[in-house]
Amino acid sequence: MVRRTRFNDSDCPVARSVDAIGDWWSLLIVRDAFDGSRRFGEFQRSLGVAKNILTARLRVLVAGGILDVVPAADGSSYHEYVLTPKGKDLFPVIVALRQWGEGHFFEPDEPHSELIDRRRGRPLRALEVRSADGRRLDPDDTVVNKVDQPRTPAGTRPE
Amino acid sequence: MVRRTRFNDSDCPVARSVDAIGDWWSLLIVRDAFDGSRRFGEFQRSLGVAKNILTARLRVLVAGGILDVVPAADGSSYHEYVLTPKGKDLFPVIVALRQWGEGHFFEPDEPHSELIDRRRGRPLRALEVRSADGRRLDPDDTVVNKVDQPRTPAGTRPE
DNA sequence: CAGAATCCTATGCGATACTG
DNA sequence: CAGTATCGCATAGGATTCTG
Repeated sequence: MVRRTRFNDSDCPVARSVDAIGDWWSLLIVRDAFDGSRRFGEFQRSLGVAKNILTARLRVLVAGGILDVVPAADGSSYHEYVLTPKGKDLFPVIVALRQWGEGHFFEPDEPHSELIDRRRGRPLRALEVRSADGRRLDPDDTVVNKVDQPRTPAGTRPE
Repeated sequence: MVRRTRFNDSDCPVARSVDAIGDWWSLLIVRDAFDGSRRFGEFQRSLGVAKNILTARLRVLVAGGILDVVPAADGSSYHEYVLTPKGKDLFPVIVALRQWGEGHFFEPDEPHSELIDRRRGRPLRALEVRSADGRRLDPDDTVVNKVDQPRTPAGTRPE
């Protein structure tokens, strides 16, 4: 009955995001879109995914407002797929995944595709989680307010 | 032959990250770990996932060095699952997904679980992608160097 | 409570062939 | 080249039962 594992109804934004993206293919399609891919064939060759899967994923991404379909720039009768503003807002997600991967799955000298600052040609700064007033935050410096407990009653959990 | 869709051999850090995480359940387990869950039952109730799936995912996360198994703090004979440093490095990924979800899948007044700065009790600052020298970067301000083209030959692609 | 062990079904996804 | 249409298998993952 459930089309796939669905998290949509959760009150957690992470769950809804995950649900909206759909699957890993979709995320890699978005990555490719950030990397400049626009055409069906570009995605297909880059990902090596079956064409029917790609078709389905593109459709879902478009329906989800992450990609937009525009007429091909070369005048052909085909489409191009471009990121919507909502899609572009996934930039930090992709960058975060990229940096995590760079840090943990490549040898120091192992070559890998690299996201660079176009202007200076240099790699990006590592993402930093910060408080509203600008302090760097580690995971332990944060807490999650569940929705059923709108605020911590005063004094955190009786640890 | 392929156990699941695998992206492991890619030279793209995003693909390797995605592959290492495994699936959405795993990511939500990590989210819960950041939120303070440690016990099997906590994850299970929070996620509503089948126990065999949870068992399998926990195992993979431990094998992948994202979670660690430690003896239960309450002296029982069970385990607790805690984030390794590598797991904690996923913090920006979770935060990025959270913020994307907050921005696009909730009405302005719709309640949702919220990650807050423990010290001030306030929501976090939005993640910002920055260059090495600190400039804010939009997607269009960046380029990806594929590994087969170690550097852009001088003058970007003939656009 | 924390798992392990089975069983079963829906479906993700790859492969291939067809169309315009 | 950019899809659409079919087929088929592997498996993710849900439900249930059993154990220390």
